[in-house]
Amino acid sequence: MSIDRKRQIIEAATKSFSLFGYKATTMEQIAKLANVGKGTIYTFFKNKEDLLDEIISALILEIKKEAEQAMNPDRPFSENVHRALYRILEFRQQHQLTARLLQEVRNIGTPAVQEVMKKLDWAIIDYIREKIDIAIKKGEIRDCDAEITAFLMLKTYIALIVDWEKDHEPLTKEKIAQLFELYFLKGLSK
Amino acid sequence: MSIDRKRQIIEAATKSFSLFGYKATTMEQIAKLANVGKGTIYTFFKNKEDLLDEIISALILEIKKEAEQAMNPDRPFSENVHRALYRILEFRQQHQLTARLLQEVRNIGTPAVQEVMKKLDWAIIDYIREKIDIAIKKGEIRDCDAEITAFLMLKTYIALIVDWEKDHEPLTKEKIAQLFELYFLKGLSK
DNA sequence: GATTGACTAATTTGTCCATTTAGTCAGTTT
DNA sequence: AAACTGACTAAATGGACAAATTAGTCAATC
Repeated sequence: MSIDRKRQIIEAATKSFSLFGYKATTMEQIAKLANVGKGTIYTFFKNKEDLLDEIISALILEIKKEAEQAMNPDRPFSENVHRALYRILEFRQQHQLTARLLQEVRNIGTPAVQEVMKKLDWAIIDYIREKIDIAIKKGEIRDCDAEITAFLMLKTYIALIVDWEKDHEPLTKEKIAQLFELYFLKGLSK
Repeated sequence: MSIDRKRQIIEAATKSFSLFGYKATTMEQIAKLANVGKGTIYTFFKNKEDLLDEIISALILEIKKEAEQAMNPDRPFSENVHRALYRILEFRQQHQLTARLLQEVRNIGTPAVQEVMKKLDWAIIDYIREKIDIAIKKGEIRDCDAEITAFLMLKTYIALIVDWEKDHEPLTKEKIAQLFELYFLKGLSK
């Protein structure tokens, strides 16, 4: 019974955060939506921030699953890392909750949301880092600092997908894959 | 005489913007510092934003000069582009005015300042783009979209110098040069 | 003709007070 | 007694209004 209530609360909170954002969602609203008393929320979660944190932790697992699905063990590292990163960032922008929270960080800068989105970014970096470590072990790519590489790969993708569009025509998925291949794998040297 | 007054105003404004930021600087303050009447400022500049814009335009020239000095025509492209970008970002962070304005964008997000810092970034990208175009013509590097490459190079440097430090030990200048060489020039492929 | 600073309209800041809200806890339900 | 609740409180937020500040103008002055 109590497990179910926790799920009800998480679902209600996710829905409300997705629709109105973190700041504009009140604990009473969540309680009403979840058909529980406000106090009940606090038996499962330390506070509002903790509730958001648990939701994001679950989302991180979901994102990893998405990325895993996008990859194909028969294809080379370069292709898989592109597919994984592209799928992750696509998910991040299309998923209602993350899209809303990204917007909230841009427009209001709610500290709790900023923190949790940073956690999400580092989870992505850590996930890519694992893939890079495997590729290095398998001899698919040069030896390099896997964490910095993963960090730069994410930054590069965000730059190409999000930042470039602010001043230019968006780049196609193929173009991005091609650019990524050129800079990260082949290098500019002749 | 009037040329001199314009210089006085620019110097006063630069000093005040550097010390207090754009928003916290009043036109009256600038006039007092420059020993002119407030109205005189408006004979040289359309408005406060235009005054900041002229200062940044001059700064862009200064930054290009800095970059030019950091480079050595006898050395290869890879080394020069690193030297140029490193010097530019070092300048951007150490120069009183740019450091203050970058802080103002982060903390307050003053629109006029945001705009002008974006202009600065694109001037840097355009400068690097020219260097890349030359390197391509000379056959020093592969053919590639020079603008996107310059854009990604700046993003990469900012990521390594500014963003990485937020969660990790800062990277040394040598390490950054080495990472840049690895990712942009050599590529990860074996 | 160049320069000025008092002036104005508009924005920003400060100060209330009313409302809202996160989190608690005494009491109710199961 | 264990789980649950919603009235309650202290703190934060928001709105309304006045006071202060400021960007930009322009008639008077140099």
